[in-house]
Amino acid sequence: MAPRTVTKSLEFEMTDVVSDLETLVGYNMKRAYVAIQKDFRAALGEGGLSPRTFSALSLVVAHPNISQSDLARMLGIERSGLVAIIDDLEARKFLSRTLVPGDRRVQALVPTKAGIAAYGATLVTVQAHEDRLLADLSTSEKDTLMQLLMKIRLTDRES
Amino acid sequence: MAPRTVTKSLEFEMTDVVSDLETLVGYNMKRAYVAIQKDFRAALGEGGLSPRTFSALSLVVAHPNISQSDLARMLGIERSGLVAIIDDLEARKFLSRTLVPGDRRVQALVPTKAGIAAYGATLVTVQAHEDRLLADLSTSEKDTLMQLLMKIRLTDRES
DNA sequence: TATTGTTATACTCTATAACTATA
DNA sequence: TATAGTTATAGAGTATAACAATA
Repeated sequence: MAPRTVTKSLEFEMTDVVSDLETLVGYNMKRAYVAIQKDFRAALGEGGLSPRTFSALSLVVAHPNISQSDLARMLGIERSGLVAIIDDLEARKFLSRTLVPGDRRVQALVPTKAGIAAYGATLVTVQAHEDRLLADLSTSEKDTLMQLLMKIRLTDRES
Repeated sequence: MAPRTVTKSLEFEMTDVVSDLETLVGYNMKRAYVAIQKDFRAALGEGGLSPRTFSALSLVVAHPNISQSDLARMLGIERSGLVAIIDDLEARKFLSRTLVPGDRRVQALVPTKAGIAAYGATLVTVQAHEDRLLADLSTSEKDTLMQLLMKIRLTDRES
């Protein structure tokens, strides 16, 4: 058995540079994703919006009257999975399901004033969380990261 | 309601540049992570190792005789969550739980010859999947991405 | 026939708490 | 008291399949 170190920083060195995993984008992406997600939840606190619920609210505010089917497509999830998210936002009175004249299958998602206000405030909190978490990255590093993540994300379309 | 486009590429433009979400690292990280994970599973196929099982095997091969507690620490998950992963790898005969003389609480994880061979072959497949998925990124872009992901990942330590 | 929203259901990943056997 | 491995359990997040209402 390898001896375990005592201090945080030494333990860090021991447990981190450790195998081929370190050279794989997927593994590092997962660890970084988990770190951001965890910090997001901590920043928004108990009772705050989850990342996916925040994302849905963002799109409803940007696209009032969007349908659930279109929203699910934008988020890259199934229609069925969106129901609980919209239930949550409706329970918070951040949006309402509204009947659309002309097609009675659709229920347009309309953000409330409270929803728009809550979204604005939450966005500020989220941006602060990202600024804090990414403080070690320069502005140009952040730009590069975004650009590369988008490039990878787009490959998912070609399936 | 916004009119829906017909072709894939037009739909793409419509559903993608859409809100503040595009400016958030967390959202883009999630989408990129999902894309990589999906491609990883497709590359390894039905019955192939899952990303987390592959990660565990990688560390066991790199650190023969590691304990489950130390492995869980390295992977950033709980001991209890590792049990099913090790059960899976043991069922595949890729490793064995071995009693350690001197401390009968510990069961050292020892990779089998088959496990080492399977790991080597799988690593090649995984690297091919990443090369394919990241073909649009230059070598220096890939290096930058890895470096930035590691920087973000490290912030998770300070909790 | 196709689409929208919905429900039922299941699977993966993860965490917390409690247990046992050791130390 | 503390640690290693384990079990039970629950909670996210996601997907598939089927359904009713509507087009």
